[in-house]
Amino acid sequence: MAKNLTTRQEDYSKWYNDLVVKSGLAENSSVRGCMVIKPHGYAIWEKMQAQLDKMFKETGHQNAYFPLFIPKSLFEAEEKNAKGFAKECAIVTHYRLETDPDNPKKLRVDPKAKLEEELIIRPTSEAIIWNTYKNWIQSYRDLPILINQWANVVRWEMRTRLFLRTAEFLWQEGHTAHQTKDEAMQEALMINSIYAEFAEKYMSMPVLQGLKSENERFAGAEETFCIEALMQDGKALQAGTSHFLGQNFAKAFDVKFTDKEGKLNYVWATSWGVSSRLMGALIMTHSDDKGLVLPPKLAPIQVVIVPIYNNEQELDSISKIAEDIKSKLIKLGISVKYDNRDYLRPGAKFAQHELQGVPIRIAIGPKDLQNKSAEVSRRDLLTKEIIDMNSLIEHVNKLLSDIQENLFKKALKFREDHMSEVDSFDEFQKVLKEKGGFISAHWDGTSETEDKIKEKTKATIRCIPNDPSSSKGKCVYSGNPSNQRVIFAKAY
RNA sequence: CGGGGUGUAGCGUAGCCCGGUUAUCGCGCCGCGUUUGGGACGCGGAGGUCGCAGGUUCGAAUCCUGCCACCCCGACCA
Repeated sequence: MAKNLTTRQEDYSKWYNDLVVKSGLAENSSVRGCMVIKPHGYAIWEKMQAQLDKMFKETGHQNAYFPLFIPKSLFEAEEKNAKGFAKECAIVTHYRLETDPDNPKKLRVDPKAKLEEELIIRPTSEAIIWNTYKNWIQSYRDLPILINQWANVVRWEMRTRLFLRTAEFLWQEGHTAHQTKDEAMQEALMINSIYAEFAEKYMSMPVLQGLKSENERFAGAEETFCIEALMQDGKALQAGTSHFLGQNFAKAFDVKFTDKEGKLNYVWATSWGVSSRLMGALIMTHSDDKGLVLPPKLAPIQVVIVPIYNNEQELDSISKIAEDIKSKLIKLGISVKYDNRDYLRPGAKFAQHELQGVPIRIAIGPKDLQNKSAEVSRRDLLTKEIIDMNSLIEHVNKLLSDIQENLFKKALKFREDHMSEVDSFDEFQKVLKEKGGFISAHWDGTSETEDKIKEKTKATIRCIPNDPSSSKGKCVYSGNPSNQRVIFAKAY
């Protein structure tokens, strides 16, 4: 529905929701605020996971797993972090049910089974992990610790939205410990660039990289680096964050190490994460009126072959060719489905594969049998061409990378068309209202100004780009001196 | 928690104002047959606590009261 994206927000919400459900990615669960990720959606998530996991491991990280429950006393140890998450926690208070004396068919919470100390279901794992690292770290020889975990977390949001904000979601969270401030800072920056590379090369989604303002910073962090993407409705989406935690958690959990000189120091830390929200980002970056558009690198099925036939003999001949194409493509590492379901006509299959975002469709019919050809259609442009059977494999292989690249270019152009530099608050409000997207403007660096702008326009600072070339100027709101332009937008 | 809206088959809906045969239609589903180059057609079939509980009435999807659920907009949201 790309053409209708500037219409009312609720229409876009509905379009998004319908698309997620109809394309078979996910649906709302009967459990409050929770989502069921269906096989098609999960298959995409698995591809994302596999690639990210590979990138983490290539940079020296290892996977581990920590508990779902965090005792309240640990949770509250790092004060800012605890305060930041306090309003959205699910809490376990009891450990047993019993038959309800008033209604034998029902169960009730056994009041005798109250926990002495409540358990918080992790909204993020810094607390439990730093409480563990404390026992793992004594010497500089124990550092760095570079660990990632794939997990679910729970954040009790008031309003939820498939993939973008659900009460429970899937993510990876990295938690690292370092000897020096510089090393930790480098880690946080490196991870942020891994996120950016993943977004751009695999999701074909351009992102802005930068720092968060104090208002938007992770609770408990000294600095938060982020990648920010722009959705087709002109709203920004935070796609990943990487935090330099300073020594905050080390101090809160008393994690010290002895350095080479025999001196005791607090450890420096980072944490970083991306979540199943990336699925939402993927959907809202590329999809159109006909359904999902998936970049080939993340599409569970990259090529679908559809036979068109008038009788059994024709089907047999086509199937032979299709199976041959399929095995040749699979040898190249391409995932292929031969869709020979006999209860759907070709048109219905075409529509279905378009809805599900399969990047390339090959149709083979009687004409192709005769001409030794196939009809190849690409999902991103919805164009078709007849390809000679001899060059088909090569063509398809190349087309996949073309599509991957084209999706990125298209999304990048959209972002560039929706990046506005403004120098007055009137202009700021006008652009935000009429065009949306990212707004590059001078800001005086204060929380007060950011709050005021948010109050008046609902736009927030999405990131402070690392752009040494940016000139000094005057704050678009207060008129006070500003060192550089920052990026504002309305955000999800 | 405020403002608005909606609850009728798996999905989307008509009927409700003005009470009255067996609750409408489309999609989807099942069976048989014919079909197959962009969402097929014919015939047959299955599927309903009309959100729940009371009340009014000879009679309630329809009127009244209470409750519940969901959606959207806010508040909230690293």
